[in-house]
Amino acid sequence: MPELPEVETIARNLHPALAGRTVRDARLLWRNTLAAPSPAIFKRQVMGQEIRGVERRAKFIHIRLSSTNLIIHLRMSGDLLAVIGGYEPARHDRLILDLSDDMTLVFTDPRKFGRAWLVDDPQTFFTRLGPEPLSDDFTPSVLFTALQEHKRALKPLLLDQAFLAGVGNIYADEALHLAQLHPRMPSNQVSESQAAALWQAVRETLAEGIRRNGASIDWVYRGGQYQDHFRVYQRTGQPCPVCGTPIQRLTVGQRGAHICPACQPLTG
DNA sequence: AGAAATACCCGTACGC
DNA sequence: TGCGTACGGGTATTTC
Repeated sequence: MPELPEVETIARNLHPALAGRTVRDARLLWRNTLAAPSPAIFKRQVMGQEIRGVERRAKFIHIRLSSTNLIIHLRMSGDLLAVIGGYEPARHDRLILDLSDDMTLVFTDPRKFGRAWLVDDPQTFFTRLGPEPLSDDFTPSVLFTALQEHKRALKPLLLDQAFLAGVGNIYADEALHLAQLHPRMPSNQVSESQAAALWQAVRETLAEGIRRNGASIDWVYRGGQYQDHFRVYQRTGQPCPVCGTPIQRLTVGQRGAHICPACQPLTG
């Protein structure tokens, strides 16, 4: 599932494979994948462009071309493949870029949730996003202040990309358990020390996800191992790794949430 | 205005 | 066995 750790890993791995190559052809195989211009405009705008670099912002993969920017969001089931030496399109392929020196970049996505954009100005595209949780300017006091400015339940707020960029459902559950906070706790009731614990937990959880090359759920597997180390996510009924109490599944903000009822009581 | 609900997708796992 | 249905992921859009 494409939360920040997998996107981080994919962008990191793609950069050396793609940087310096030129786009020879662009095939859009499912119209809705491209959220911005028409397929014809898209093809015209990327043909002949050189890939200058592959970067990440929030959960978006940013492919910097010589005079435009291809931005890709994998959503849940999307994947990016860099294939050497000829490629035959497969069932779920959505976008294929034929590159120089026999390299093919494939955006494949069984559930058709993934999206791609072609934008002139990545800064403008990314303006609505909140801070990067792993950056130096995201501090405990920044988080505490931001939490005070809302009175939403903690978990939907963590998932709001305008509040904090890059945390998805798995990492929200894992971080809240690590910080011993209830997903329904109103954000403005979080104390300064609890905010510091949450800050630490979000960063630790994402760092572990990156270290383990991301998490996979359902049948979608991209090589990551973090799914073997979940504390609460999709572990309903299994013992809490801290205290042994059975993990419970709740619905918070229309989403599944997994908690230890002993470690994460809802107080006040 | 801010927050909550809904729409978008489909492979899988269930119940009957 | 086959059919119908619920589920889940993240975000843009709509509604409250």
